Amino acid sequence: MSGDGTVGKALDVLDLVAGFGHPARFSDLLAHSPYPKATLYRLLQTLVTQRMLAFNPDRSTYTLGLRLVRLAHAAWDQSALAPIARPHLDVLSAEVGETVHLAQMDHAQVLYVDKRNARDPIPMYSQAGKVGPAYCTGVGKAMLAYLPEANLPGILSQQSWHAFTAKTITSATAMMQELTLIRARGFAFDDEEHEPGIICVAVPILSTGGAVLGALSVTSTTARTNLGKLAELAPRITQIARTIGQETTNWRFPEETAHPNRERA
Amino acid sequence: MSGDGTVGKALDVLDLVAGFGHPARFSDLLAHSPYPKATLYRLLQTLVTQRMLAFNPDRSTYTLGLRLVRLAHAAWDQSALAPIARPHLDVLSAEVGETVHLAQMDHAQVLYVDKRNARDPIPMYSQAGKVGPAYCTGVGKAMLAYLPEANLPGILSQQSWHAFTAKTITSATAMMQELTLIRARGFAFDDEEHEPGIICVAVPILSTGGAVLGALSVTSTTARTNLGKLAELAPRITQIARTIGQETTNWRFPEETAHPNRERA
DNA sequence: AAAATAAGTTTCACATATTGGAACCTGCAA
DNA sequence: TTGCAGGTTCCAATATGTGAAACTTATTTT
Repeated sequence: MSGDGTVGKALDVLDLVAGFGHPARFSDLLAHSPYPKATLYRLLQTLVTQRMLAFNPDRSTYTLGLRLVRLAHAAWDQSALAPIARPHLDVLSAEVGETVHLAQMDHAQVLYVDKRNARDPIPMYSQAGKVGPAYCTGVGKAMLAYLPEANLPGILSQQSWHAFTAKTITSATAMMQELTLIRARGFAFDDEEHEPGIICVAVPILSTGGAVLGALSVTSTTARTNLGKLAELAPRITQIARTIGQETTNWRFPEETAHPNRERA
Repeated sequence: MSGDGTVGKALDVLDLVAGFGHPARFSDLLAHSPYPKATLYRLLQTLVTQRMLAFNPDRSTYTLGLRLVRLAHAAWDQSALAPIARPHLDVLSAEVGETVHLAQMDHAQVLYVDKRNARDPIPMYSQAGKVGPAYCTGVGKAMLAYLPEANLPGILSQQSWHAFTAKTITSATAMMQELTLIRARGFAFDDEEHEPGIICVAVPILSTGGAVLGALSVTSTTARTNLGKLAELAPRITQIARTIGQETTNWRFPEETAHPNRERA
């Protein structure tokens, strides 16, 4: 598959372990891996000594390792968008009192990188970090609409176009029309296209150069509101998204000199 | 070094990029990497195609990739301790109104996996994920005290014993005494051993079998309180830690059958 | 504008790490 | 004892990775 040399294979194994929602045994992994027993065994060993995986000798199971958590912390922290956007998410969340999502494109999918929930703010790890489809979510469509046209065919061809609901857009051509509409309007809706009863408004977050950095959305239910009312929030959301976009663009590393790299033990 | 074949080198490079707090150029990385130009170049390319790193062609810089964020989500989510402990951290945080830390041992260091801050609860990624020394933090000492004796010499020999403050414990022998004291008392203090003015109480989180799962601490400042007052919190913290330990132990995977692995696109 | 320098990329003969079939250990059940 | 499944190790064949050096851009300097 994606196998780019040994590293690619090792990372595949990492994904495999991550895919199980629980500690996995060697034989579980073997059954779901394309690699022969000895090869998988060695890959696992390597990952364990690298502390990307942890091996529990009592139960002889593999789980994801703490080095991953450390790397991930760094990943989130130095992604330009998420840390900058956070205070703005707080503001928006407080103002609208509805679920707020921050997402980025990952491959051809949507990756939720942060989230706010009205009543009790849910710490991000729990809910963010998940991936979702691009073609039937508000944030996905908002980003697609502002992507360079050259990239679109490639990305659209990777969508699964599964009809989650009767309103799901299920073809690239229909999507192209929708995207034109979104560009004209400046924001995107999700009109129960992914889950029945769930609707949202989403706006893209653009760099000052116009590049898509991510998307911001406010989600609610048809029981509580409707698209018309959500649309009224769009100017405010757009304003916040523009601020985030500008701050992120400006946060362009003013040529550090010192090397703040971790010292080796 | 840690170099376990190609995978080890690739992960070293990943750490290197993570070590910079900002997007890094090829030459920056080259200057701080033990690998020759061509080798580093290829490793970077591999990591980029694997989406563990992202390359920005405009500025020709490398940053950590989104695949890492996804993996990290899974890592945190299926680590037995952190998700189970979260609601308890919320409770403790609300009760004591001080900073609360949840930590685990990583190698011979302390990894903070979750955190609560009194005023505005800070979502974990931002502040947690950091590593700290074991020998001069409350959580570190609490865990050391309950580790199997056989593991102790190895771990203690890896401590740097840097005297952050005048009160820092700076030798393995002194630490052994301190650990005996901690076991007798059932909880650990950090008496300004890491940062002046910062004090904390910490208790270990143990499985019902007695294995160290992590540690829980409440941190404050000498300006606001003192060790005596912090000690009064110990019974409550211990109680919560015991609950977390029990729940974590009980949450022992009841032999799943189906394979809930992510489908490949 | 030309020359000099630096930054990034590719090449290729060579060394090494990876491969995976098969043999080999366990522990456990019949 | 035998059988068997999960797990671990071997080792020759070979695919992969290596890195000095050559080569292309960019970016200065003269």
